[in-house]
Amino acid sequence: MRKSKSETAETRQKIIQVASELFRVKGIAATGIAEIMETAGLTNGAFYKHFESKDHLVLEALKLATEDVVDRFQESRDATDPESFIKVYLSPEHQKGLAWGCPIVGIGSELGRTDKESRAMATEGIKQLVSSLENHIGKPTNEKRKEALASISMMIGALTLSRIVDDNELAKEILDSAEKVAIELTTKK
Amino acid sequence: MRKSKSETAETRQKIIQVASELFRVKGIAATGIAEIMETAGLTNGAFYKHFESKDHLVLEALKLATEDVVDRFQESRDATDPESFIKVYLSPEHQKGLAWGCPIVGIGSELGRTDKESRAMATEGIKQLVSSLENHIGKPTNEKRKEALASISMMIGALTLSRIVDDNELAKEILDSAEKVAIELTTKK
DNA sequence: TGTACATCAGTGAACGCGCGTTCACTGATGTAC
DNA sequence: TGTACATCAGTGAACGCGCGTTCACTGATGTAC
Repeated sequence: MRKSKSETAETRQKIIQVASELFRVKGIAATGIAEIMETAGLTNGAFYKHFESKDHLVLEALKLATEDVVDRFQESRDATDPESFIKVYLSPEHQKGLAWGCPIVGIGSELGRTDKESRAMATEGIKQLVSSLENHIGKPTNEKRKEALASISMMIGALTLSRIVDDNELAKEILDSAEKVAIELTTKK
Repeated sequence: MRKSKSETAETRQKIIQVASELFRVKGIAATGIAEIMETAGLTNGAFYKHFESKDHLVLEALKLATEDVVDRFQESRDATDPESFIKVYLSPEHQKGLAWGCPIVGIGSELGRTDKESRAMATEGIKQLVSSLENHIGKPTNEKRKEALASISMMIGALTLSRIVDDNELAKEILDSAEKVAIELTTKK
């Protein structure tokens, strides 16, 4: 049942893709290898032909998820202000879109407990987001960074809260408030 | 080996206390009943003399953790502005204080996946924090709520990020930026 | 280009382990007289 | 107040289960001649 090299590479990517979604939806600890492999259309034994351990997959899945989010941000790079990114990040679609959404929110508190490499990966993603947003703020340089950091904190916190709260009216209010303040913070002269 | 009523009540509280700390430090899924009971100085079998299931304990532990945080906030109720609470929430002590800290940050992404009662509990805690902060903002009423929601989102996001990031310099920058902006947002005329 | 053999992706059962939960048992506490 | 019995908090072993991981095996792919 050996597969061709390209098929093997595709399978590996498929596993990473499936894992990155399941981890974001269910959490890392709550997602088993067997479930990942079944969702990818394989049996559990094949897993170790592609990865050394679950931790190694976690790193790859996190890498993919981070790229997802950074790419999504880069799409709005042409805009003269970061308004469009803020709106997409704080949209009702992102509130519901656990599978494709920001891993810092989906995996959130588990991230601080992953191994060194995974945390380094997450840190790198955060730094990219910050400097990317920083470059879009049209203000004196010494204020830019503080406002970029505060805005990103607010966006991540608001999305986290909107997913916890069981009152959808409140969830909307949280997202709207964060959107308003984040836009003011990053676009005003 | 039967214990007196007061001893039984104490034991129950001890289990809840231990669980609320372990859940915040290690996460809910990653904390086992046996570990909780051992930390509380008991063997695992006694657990079900106090709680119907792990889920029931999760609810009680969350309730205690929420009260912790709300109480901590109430302490600064006498202040004319919410500056002191913001500073405590975004302090390096809270960054490191997983065990006694805000459960929304410690348990964060797991909270959205707990049962109905636990989410209702978390929602109630969030609402209390918001309205408490709201009442401290000295501004026209129609702006208060938005700014309270945005500030709390920012504080939660900043603390979450500061715990993920493996670069302590960056962690400090995030906390400082959020502190500055949150104070401006809630205290300026 | 065709044949013979080595490689290895995938299968599916099994491994040890720790999980949440149950259970028979113990013995001090609480209750009834 | 003292005695006899029921209650039940706590013990520690065991339950079934699903976890991450390993393994013997299969058979198509890749490689060497």
